[in-house]
Amino acid sequence: MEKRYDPHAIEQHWYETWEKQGHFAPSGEGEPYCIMIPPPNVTGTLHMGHAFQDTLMDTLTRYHRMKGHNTLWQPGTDHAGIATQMVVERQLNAEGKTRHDLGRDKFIDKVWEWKEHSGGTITRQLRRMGSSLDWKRERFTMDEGLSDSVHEVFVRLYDEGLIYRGKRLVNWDPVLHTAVSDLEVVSEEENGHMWYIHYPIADDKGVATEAYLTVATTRPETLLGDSAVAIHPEHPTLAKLIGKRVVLPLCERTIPIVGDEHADPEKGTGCVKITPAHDFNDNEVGKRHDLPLINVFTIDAKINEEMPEKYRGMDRYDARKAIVADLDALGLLDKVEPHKLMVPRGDRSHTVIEPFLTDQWYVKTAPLAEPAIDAVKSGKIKFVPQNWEKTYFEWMNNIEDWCISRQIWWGHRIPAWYDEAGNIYVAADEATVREKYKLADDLKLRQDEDVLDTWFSSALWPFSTLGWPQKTPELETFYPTSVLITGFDIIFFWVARMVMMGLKFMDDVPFKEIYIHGLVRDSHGQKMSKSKGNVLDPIDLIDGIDLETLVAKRATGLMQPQMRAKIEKQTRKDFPDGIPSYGTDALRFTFAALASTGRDINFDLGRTEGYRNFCNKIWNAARYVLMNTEEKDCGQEGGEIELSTADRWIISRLQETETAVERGLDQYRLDRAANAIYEFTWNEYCDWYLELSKPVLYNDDSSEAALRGTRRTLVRVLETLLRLTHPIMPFLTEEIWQRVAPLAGKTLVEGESSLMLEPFPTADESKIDTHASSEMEWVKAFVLGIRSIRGEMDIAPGKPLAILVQDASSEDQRRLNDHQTTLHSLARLESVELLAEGAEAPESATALVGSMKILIPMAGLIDKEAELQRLEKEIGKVEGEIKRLGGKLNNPKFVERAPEAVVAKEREKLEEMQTRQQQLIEQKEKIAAL
RNA sequence: AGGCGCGUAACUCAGUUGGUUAGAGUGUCACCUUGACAUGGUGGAAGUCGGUGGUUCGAAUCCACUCGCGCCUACCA
Repeated sequence: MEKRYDPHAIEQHWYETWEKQGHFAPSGEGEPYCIMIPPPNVTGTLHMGHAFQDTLMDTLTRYHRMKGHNTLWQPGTDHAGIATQMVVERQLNAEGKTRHDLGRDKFIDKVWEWKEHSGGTITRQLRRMGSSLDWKRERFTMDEGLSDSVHEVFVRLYDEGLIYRGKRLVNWDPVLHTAVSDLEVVSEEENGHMWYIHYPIADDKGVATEAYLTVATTRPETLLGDSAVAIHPEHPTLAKLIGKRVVLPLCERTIPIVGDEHADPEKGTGCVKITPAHDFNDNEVGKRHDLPLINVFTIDAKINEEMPEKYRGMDRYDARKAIVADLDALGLLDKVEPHKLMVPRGDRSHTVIEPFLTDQWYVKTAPLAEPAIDAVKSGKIKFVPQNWEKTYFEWMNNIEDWCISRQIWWGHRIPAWYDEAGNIYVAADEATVREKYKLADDLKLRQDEDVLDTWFSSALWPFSTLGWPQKTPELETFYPTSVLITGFDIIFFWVARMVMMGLKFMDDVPFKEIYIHGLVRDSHGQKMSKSKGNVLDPIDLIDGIDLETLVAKRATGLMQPQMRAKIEKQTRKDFPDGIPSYGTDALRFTFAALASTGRDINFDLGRTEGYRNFCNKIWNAARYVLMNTEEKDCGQEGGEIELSTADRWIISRLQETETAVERGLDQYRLDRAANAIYEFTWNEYCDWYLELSKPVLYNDDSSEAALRGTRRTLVRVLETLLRLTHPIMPFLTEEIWQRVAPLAGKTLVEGESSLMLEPFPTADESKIDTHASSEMEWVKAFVLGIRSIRGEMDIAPGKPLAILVQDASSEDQRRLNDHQTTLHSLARLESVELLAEGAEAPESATALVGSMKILIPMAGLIDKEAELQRLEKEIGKVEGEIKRLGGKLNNPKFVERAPEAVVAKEREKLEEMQTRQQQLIEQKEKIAAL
C-alpha cells in the first residue's frame, strides 16, 4: 500500500467495475426500497446542492442495499423547457438568427442536438460522486414512454373536466413570450414611485367638471386600460360619489365609480383605479361589477393598436414617461413620491412579469388537493423534519388552478386539436382524436401550438419512470417509493404535485416519507451564486483546481462584469493556493457530517480537509493492519484464540458504534452516523486499539493464541468498520476491503465480489463487555495521567520513566499486574515500583488514577516551581468542582426531590473530588517544603 | 402581516426524552520525524450556550417576553 491515501488512484476504477458488474441494479430479492432521483436538468451541470442531495440518496441506497433490500435508485433527467430553450436560442442569436428563422421543427431538432451534446455532463458528474444509480433504467421526461404517460394523464384529466382551457389573467413573460405559473415568478422589493393622478368627475353629459378624484398608482401606464374607479361603500367622505363617472385622462371615455370593499379607505387616497386586464385584484373587482377588460399591451408589453394613437408601439416604460408628462401638462398630476414596491420578475428571464389576458390551459387543482392533504394528515406520508408539513398544508389549502400551457416549443406539445370552428378535441394523437370524436377524415384539424409546463411531466415521475401506464413488474414492486429526498424550495413545484398525481392515477401515495434537506451555502452562510462569484464546483473539490483556473471560472461570463474585480480579489484571498484535491469520499463525508436536519449547511472547506485527513487515517490504519496480518495467521483456519482485554473492549465499542450508525441512518441523521464512525475510528480504534495491539504483536513472549486473537481482532474490526462506513465513503472502503476481507475469512471472487453487496453490520449485544470497558478506562486514565505530566513538565516523550505507585488498592495492584506490558508500552515506563505503606516517597510529580497515586520522581527531570504551578492549577479546578457539588448536596430540596441515583452519583463525585483535593494538597505541601 | 428556522470556543457545527467538569473538526500555543499515518502524535489555552424573566431541587435543553439574522407565504392604490 502507498503511504498516503490517493483518491485518484482508486475512485474511477471502482465505479467502472461496479457499473460493469451490474451492482447498481435491484437484486430482485428482499423488501423493496426505492428512491427516485429528483431529475436534474438534462443539459445542466452538477452543483453543490446536487452533490449534497446525491450523497444523501446514495448513502441511504447503499445502506439499504447492504441490508439486503431489493434496492432501486432510479436515475433520469428532465427537459427543463424554458431553460433549455433559452440556451439554444442564445446560441442561435449568436449566429444572428432566431428560432423563428428556423421554424418549429428545425428548432426542436437543434434542441435535441444540444441535448445529445451536453446531456451526458450531469450523468458523468453523478458517476463521479459515486452514485449507485441503476443507469440501465435511466429515463428522460421527453422519452417516448414518459411522453405516453403525459398524454394519458392530460387526456384523462381533460375528459374528467379537471383540465380546461380558459381566457384568464396569467403571469406573462414579455421577453420569453410565454405564460409562467405563479411559482415561477419571483417578487422582490425594488425602488419605484407612486404617482397621484386626478381623475375629473364627469357631469351628466360625461363632461369633466372642476371636481376630481385622486388615485394613486405605481403603474400610471395602465391607466389606459382602466374601466372603473373603486371606493369603499362605507367610505366616510367619498362613498357618496359611487354611481357617478369620471373622465379617464388621456382617453376619450368615461368610466364608472363603483363601490367595492377592495378599496381600503385607509390606504392611498381612499379610492383606487381598476384595470381588470392588468392586475389580479382588479380582475376580481371587474368580475364583481361586470367591468370590461381592456387590454393595453402587446405580447412584448408595448402599447397596442387599440390605445390612443400617440402611445401605440411604445414600450411600457416609455409609455409611462410619456403618460406622466402628458398628465403633468394637463395639470392632472398631483404629486410623485418615491415608493418601495414588490416587483414580480420571471425566474428565468428576469424581466418584469405582466399580468396579461390570454388563452391558457389549466388544471383544476382543488379536487386533487384534497386527497393530497389527507395523505399527509393521516400519516400515509411523513415529512422529515415534520414541520415542513405546515408549509405543505399552507399551500395546499390555498391552492390556485395550475396554468400548464407554455408558449414555447421545447416540451410536450399539448394533445389538443381544433377544427376551423374552434371546437376542441383532446386525445393522444390526431388519429385517435378522429376516432374518439368520430370526425370526418377530411375535417381540417390543427394541433394546439403550446407545450406543457415541465413540472407537469415531473409530477408523474414516480410512476412514469416505472413504466406507467403499462402495468409493469417494476411499478408493482417499487410504487409507492420509499422516500423522496429533496430541498424545501420545490415542495410546491414538485412534491405537492407528485402527491396529487400519484393519488389520482396510482391511487396511492408516490412515497412514504419526504426528507427535506437544507440549502448548501458558502462558509459564511451566503447563497452560492454565479453573480456573487462564490460558487464551488463539487468536481473541483474532488479533483482540485489551481488558483488561476478557479479565478477564470468564477470571473467570466458574468451578468454584471463590474463585479469581476471584486470576485477575483475575494477568490484570491479565500483560496491563495487554489483548492487541493480532496476526493469524492472526503466530500461525501463532509456532506454527511453537516447534514443535521432542517438546517441549511454552510459549506466549510476546512471540514472537507479534516475529512480528507480522516480518509488518510483509515488508509494508514489499514496499512498497519495489513502489515501485521497479511501472510500471518489471523485465525481464519481455526486454531486457539485468546482475546485480550483490549480486544474485547474494542469489539464491545464496535457494537455500540454499529447501533449508533444504524440509528442515525434510520432517522435521517447522517451527521450522527458520520460522527459515530469518525469518533470510533480515530479516537478508539486508531488512538488506542492499534497502540494496544503493538505490545502484543511486538512482544516475543506473546503466545500464538494471543497473537491470533489480536490479529483476528485487528482484521475483523477493520473489516466491519469498512462495511459500516461504505454507504458514506464507497471508494476508499471498497479499495481496502478487497484486501482485508480475505484475512477476515471471506472468500472473494476476483472481479465480482464487492463490499457493496456485503451485509451491513448489526450489533451483537452479547459482545458488549462492561468489564473490559472499565479495565480500559483504568488503563487510559493511567496512561493519560503520565502523558499529561510529560506534556506539562516538558519531559521528552521517548524518555522511559521509572515510576512509583502509592495507595494502590488490591484492585489497582491486580490491574497493574494484568496490564503491565500495555502500560509499559503506552506510557513508556522503565519500571513500576509499589511504594510500601508508610514508606517515604521521593519528591515527585503526581498523577491520580482514582485514589491511586502515580509518582514520577523529579530528580533531574522536573522543575519544582513548574510542578507547584501545575498542582496549584489542578487544585483550583478540583476546588471549583467541590464547591459546586457541595452547594448542590447541601440543598435539602435537591437531596429530597432529585432521583436517588442522581444524588448518589453527585455524592460519589464529591467524595472523589475531596480525596483528590486532599492528595493534591498533601503533594503540594511536600514539594513546597523541599 | 402570517409562518418557519437560526443565534453554543476565532471559524464551521454537534449537544437525542432537563441531571457531562458543555463536546467535535478547523485554527491557535508548546513539545515530538518513536518502526500505520506530519493529511501525523502528545499535551495545553480558548465558551457568563444572544438577552431578560419564569417553571424546576436542577435549564444550552421547557415556557414567556425581547434583540439580532435568515427563509417562505400573502399583501401593499
